Amino acid sequence: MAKSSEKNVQSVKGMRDILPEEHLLWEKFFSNFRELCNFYNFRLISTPLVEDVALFQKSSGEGSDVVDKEMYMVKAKGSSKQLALRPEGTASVVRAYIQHGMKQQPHPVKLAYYGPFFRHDKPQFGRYRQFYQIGLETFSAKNNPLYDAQVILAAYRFLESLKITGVVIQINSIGCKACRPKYLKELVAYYKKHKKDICGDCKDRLAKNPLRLLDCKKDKCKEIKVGAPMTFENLCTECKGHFKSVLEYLEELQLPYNLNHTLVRGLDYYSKTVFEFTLEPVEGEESFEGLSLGGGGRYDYLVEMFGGKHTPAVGLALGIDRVLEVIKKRELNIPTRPKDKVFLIHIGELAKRKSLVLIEELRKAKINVREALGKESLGVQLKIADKLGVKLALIFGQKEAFEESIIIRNMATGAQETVPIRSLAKTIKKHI
RNA sequence: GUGCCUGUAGCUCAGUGGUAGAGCUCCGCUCUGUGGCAGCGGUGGCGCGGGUUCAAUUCCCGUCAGGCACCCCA
Repeated sequence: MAKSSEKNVQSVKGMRDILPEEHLLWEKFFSNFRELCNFYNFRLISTPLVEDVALFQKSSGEGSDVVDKEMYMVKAKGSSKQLALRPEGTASVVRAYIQHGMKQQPHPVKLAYYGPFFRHDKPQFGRYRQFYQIGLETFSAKNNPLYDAQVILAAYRFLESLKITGVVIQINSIGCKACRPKYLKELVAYYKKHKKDICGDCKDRLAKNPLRLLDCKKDKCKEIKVGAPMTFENLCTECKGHFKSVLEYLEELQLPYNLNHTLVRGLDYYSKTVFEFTLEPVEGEESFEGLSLGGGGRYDYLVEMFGGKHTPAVGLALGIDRVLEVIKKRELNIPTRPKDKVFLIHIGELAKRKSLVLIEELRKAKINVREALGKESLGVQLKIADKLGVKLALIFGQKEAFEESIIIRNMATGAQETVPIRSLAKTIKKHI
């Protein structure tokens, strides 16, 4: 379609079309995901794209950009309720867990989801305003570190199934209700001493979200960071034990992790374990540095925050768009449309009229037939058949239509045989 | 949200202050019952809006979209 003849005929910023060729890759992605869910016993759940805005404000917390600045708001007709396009999945899954009384189900309750999410961010590589995630969540009676390891394992295996190599699990613990406030106090106190030396952004972070201070990439802030109190040293005994145990599981599973003391997460509801999936730089490859394929962590307080019974949980999300970008850039076994094997060529009105019925007959025999019924010339149709790379061309002309026969042509050798239409399906199957 | 760069055909890209071309693709013909090759022809475009100018695709401004960095995150 011409771009200029009409105004505004384009997708809006940060949102794109997924074209047929790319859909093959998405299909593969989803089939691997379903297989994974099946194997690790995560059951699929779908929640609405639109939720009460309070859901996200409460869970993700004020001070997070995702909720404060990037949420798409939706006007609800005839109601004062503020709605939002979901910016992430965990809050909705927790809401559904409570709403449908899943606490009555045998635990752990393991749920999986996929679908689009919305954040009004500035688009960049692997960053869209409508983006797609898959997610895994595990609700359990106790905050067993085994489940932390298991969601990480599942996600890692999933990336492995897509042939993505060099995945490293960045992992940290940010403590619990008991130890985090104390740690934050120390952190803030430390940074206050250096306030005049840190960047403007960090001054903001100091007030709003001190954990993120550890994330700053500015050189002068990095220097200061070296002396900052680290999360790990300030964990309470329980958190320390939990974290140690998670790491032991990862080692047992031989998963490559990197103890990253500065890893913190953008959403407020996390406690204890937090992690992200990143890629090791590869020689000769455009770096995916800083690109997180996914992340997650433990959120032991979220269920009770929404009025449910205290239920520890751990979960993660992977960015589908990002994973697929990596696959495309690395040119990893990108699926192509399976080659069609049979092409029907018609000549003349009678044959054309009978063609649709003939194709239906073959469909019943599970034979996929392609055609170009809009064309008339035999030569052109053969050319198309050739371009499609089919194995057999069926030539159906005036004479054949009248005699209820058809010519089967082997496209590679040019050998032809005439068979009665009655036995066509059988003969085709012999050839392919 | 901030800064820098980019925008010519479906795709990859030339080019110019006097309204544009190539390769590939697509469609047709040579070839109306036999494809791969080749030849010929055709469709189709200066992102949008405004300004400067006799004249703007070209210069300027705005806008939209894309890319990169920051920010943030998946």
